[in-house]
Amino acid sequence: MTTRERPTLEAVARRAGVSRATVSRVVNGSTTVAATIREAVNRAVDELGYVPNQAARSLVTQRTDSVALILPETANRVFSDDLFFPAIIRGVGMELEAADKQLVLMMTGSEAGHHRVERYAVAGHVDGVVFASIHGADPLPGTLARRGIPVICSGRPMTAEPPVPYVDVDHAGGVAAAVRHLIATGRRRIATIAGPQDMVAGIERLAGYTATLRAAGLPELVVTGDFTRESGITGMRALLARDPSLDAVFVASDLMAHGALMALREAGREVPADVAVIGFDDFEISRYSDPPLTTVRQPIGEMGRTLARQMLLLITGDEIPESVVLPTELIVRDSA
Amino acid sequence: MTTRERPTLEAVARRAGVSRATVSRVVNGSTTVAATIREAVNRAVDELGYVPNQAARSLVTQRTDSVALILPETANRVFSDDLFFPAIIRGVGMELEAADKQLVLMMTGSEAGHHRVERYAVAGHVDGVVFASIHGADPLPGTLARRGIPVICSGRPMTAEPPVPYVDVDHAGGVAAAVRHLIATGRRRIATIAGPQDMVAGIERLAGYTATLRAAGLPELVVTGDFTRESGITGMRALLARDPSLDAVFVASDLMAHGALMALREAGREVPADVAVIGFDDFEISRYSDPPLTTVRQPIGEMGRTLARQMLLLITGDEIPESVVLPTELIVRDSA
DNA sequence: TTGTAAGCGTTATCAC
DNA sequence: GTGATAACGCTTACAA
Repeated sequence: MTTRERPTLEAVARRAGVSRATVSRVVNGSTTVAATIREAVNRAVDELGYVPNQAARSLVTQRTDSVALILPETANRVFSDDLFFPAIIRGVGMELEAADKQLVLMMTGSEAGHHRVERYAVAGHVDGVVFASIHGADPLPGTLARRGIPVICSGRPMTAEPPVPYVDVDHAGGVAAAVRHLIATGRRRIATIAGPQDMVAGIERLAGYTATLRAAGLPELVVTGDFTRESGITGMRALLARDPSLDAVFVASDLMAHGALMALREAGREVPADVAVIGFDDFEISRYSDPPLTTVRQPIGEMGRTLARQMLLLITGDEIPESVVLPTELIVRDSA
Repeated sequence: MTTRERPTLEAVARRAGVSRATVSRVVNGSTTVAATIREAVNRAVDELGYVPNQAARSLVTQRTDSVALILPETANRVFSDDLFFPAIIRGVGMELEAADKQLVLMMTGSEAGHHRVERYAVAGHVDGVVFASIHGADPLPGTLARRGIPVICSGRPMTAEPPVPYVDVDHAGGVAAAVRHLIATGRRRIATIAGPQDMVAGIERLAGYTATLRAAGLPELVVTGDFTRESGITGMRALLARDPSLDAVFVASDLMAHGALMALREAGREVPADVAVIGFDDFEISRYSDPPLTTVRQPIGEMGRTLARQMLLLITGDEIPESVVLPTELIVRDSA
């Protein structure tokens, strides 16, 4: 159980009959090494099972080849029943893996968590920090950026000082497409269950709803949820109480949309005959709801991959645009 | 964007007018430092914004204070629509966080992925490795353990050489409770949709089904799925074709159970009147299926926390039992 | 092309 | 109690 003695560069060098520097060159793929020597070194490496000590390497190179992904643990969305964060993790992870970088996952939320992340990043444990979601006006991204640490956010940060690059999806465009679809299919009393108003995703989806409805001269009807199924249920009940004659509802997340579907059934309304429902996310599960959910697809995996790609550019010192916005798409199924 | 010059121990020492050794003592909470000096050092630390360099520290302490969690990326369960891995991640993450350790997430699957994990661990980048799931007779846990690296597995490994400690749930017990519940409520033609037979979870749940049914002298009817909803749909269709008179089905995962529910509705069978259905997992979503799903709850979050706890013990050199088995519990809702 | 040697920023072992 | 000083294992000028 005790850590077995591990061979060092020195040991490999002795065995191969060369200097440490030469071994280092071979291990790091330098081309300026004679073929015969390279072979001898590689043989010694294999025989000894040598693997470079990462700490020693980092100490001199100032790089760790790993990237932190920060999840706001407080968010209801995290791991409850929501596949947003898992999909982000997967996307970021795959792209980093392709670049041979490691993913360090950190959850924050508490004040203490914030400090841990800051210390961790400043201690040089990672080459950069990716924020999977920003709550309110979180100062952490800015703090780290000011410290000279590469930072990128998923979703436009609500703080501007200093500006931190971000990747986001076209919330407003997707919502507009959804609401226009409802209008085009004859709906006139279109309500919405909005997302939390301390997150850009919640804010922008509501803004898209409001703008499109105003442009069409139709009345607005808004309740707010927190992206959970439970809040979709209560939100839908509230809407029905406020306006029993509503004939459509745009729901700012698929999970809330499923809640809305349940509340509508409970109230004896047919979907889509009496009330049309459109969600936002396009999770796998929405293909299987009853009825299958019409929804705005956002490319979450692609978002994760893009986040990672931008981070890699940042690390290598390349310039990147302050924002990348990915398209959304209306997926029409049976609920609207 | 360039990394700002970071203060070192040396700088703090100069500012506080003491030696590096003393600063190190203060930073590491040694008690053998005079109060006045400690204060002076702490002031200097704050003023300079000093944070210890992790690489330098690891180099000498041989510890990294981080732990790797390995996900088998090939598994259909990972991030598809399944909340098993997210729940494990969350459990492990929270417990490690409480111990001030970091979680490094790695996905494997490909041959290359295996090598990456091995190199990474051997390079001393982490203090230990937690496997979130084992596929078939994966040699990696044993390989790492032989290298002297602390290893623990979620689910009993199918290889025994060398024995690697694990945490698992009582699959057989949970399944037995489920099947006995079906028998007690008058079901006699009880089928099963089993999980993949290259994973211990799949194997043991099937074994539990078989054993209980044999003990009761009832016939067996088995098809195999891969834990996905889609395989639950096709599995249920196959069962119905094989024995149209079946009156119950135990399904080895909630996701497959939802698929089964859909296939049953499609076939015009009422649940539970015509066919009783019991799942395994107790995901949040199963409370909301139609009808709400009777299922065997396995404490996934607790499993993640236990994995982390055992790993922490391993790292500190404590003895741990070769296995910890957590209880499962039958949750009766409306589907059976 | 290869070797020598100087760090990288800590911690830990000694004396004092 | 505090301070020198020697590791820790590697990369990288600079020499040869």
